[in-house]
Amino acid sequence: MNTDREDLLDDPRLTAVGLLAEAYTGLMNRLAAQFDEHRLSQVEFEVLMRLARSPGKRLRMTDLAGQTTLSTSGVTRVVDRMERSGLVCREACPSDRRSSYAVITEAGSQRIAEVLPGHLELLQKWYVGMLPTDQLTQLLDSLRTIRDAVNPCAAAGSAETAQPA
Amino acid sequence: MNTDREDLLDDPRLTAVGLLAEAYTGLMNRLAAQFDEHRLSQVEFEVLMRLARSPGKRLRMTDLAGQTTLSTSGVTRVVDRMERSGLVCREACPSDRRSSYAVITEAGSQRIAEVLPGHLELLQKWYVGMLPTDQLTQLLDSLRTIRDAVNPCAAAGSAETAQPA
DNA sequence: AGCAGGCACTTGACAGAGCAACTATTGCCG
DNA sequence: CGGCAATAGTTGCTCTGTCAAGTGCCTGCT
Repeated sequence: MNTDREDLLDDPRLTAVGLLAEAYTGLMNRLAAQFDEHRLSQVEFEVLMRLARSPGKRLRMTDLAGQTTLSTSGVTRVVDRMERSGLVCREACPSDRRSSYAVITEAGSQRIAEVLPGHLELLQKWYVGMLPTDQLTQLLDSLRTIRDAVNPCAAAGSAETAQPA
Repeated sequence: MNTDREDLLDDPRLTAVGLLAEAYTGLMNRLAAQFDEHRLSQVEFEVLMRLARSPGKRLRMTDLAGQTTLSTSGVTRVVDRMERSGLVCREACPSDRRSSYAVITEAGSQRIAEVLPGHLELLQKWYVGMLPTDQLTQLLDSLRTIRDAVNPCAAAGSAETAQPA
């Protein structure tokens, strides 16, 4: 009598989203171990990366929030912590006294330089290296399609724009 | 003089992982709105799904932890909350008095039945429906490859095994 | 049998993140 | 110019989840 319900539970779309979730979270778990070694959290790593790639090695708090998965108050707190550990510092925005910049410090840049080589190796080993080149290209294409639909903001501004060289 | 560092920051592998992250988190954000409407969190939804799909509509706490992103203490707390709201209940394991089962209740099953149709629509709209069939197949293939490498446990036992019907 | 070690689960203390409320600026509109 | 809505950031409260320690139960070894 429950066949309707049962059928829904076996929908292939659920398998599809499960696969995406497991691949993503599984990969993140692999990466986490290395972050731990370097006393960085995933969020901190992302903050450092975003800052390092931005002009002037700085970003307004709000923009940083927009580029990460954090709310603005989340950014306030991460930057608090990272400022305490010397990886970033705040700087006043000369043109708008409400705003402030988060700026990556020399220590922050060094920390990234320490972590990145191992990080890239892990990505190679558990992600991009798992697939032949053309299949990887295809995968990234598909992901980009989904990303653009689901998160249109990310398409503008970020490294993505620099991509079609 | 910093060219070494700069080069690392532009590595295409970083773009690749960024794409995966943005696609995944973006999709999850789209789904979150619907969960809210039904007073369910993402984790609660996953717990209900796992239980609903398991034989006897039940799972030992530890197994539930293994199938989700939660630690065992995390599972204890989610099940606490869900038991309070009547979606699941605990049952003693007859063969091992250390273990207990989380069992989905009728209310829990109903809740899932309410949420699933809309959930599947959203998946259609923002994920599987974005890609032509063969490209989707290819995507799932690639994701499965990565998932199997990165999270070998998930390959056994779960819905994945039931897949090749 | 009896105990040593391991396992399943729970609990206490704590960290990270979000929302909503608050402060300080800014800039628009009369 | 004066006031008011909107914006940038921070802070208080709360929720969720982890880790480490604790409890009770099981199992293998002697």
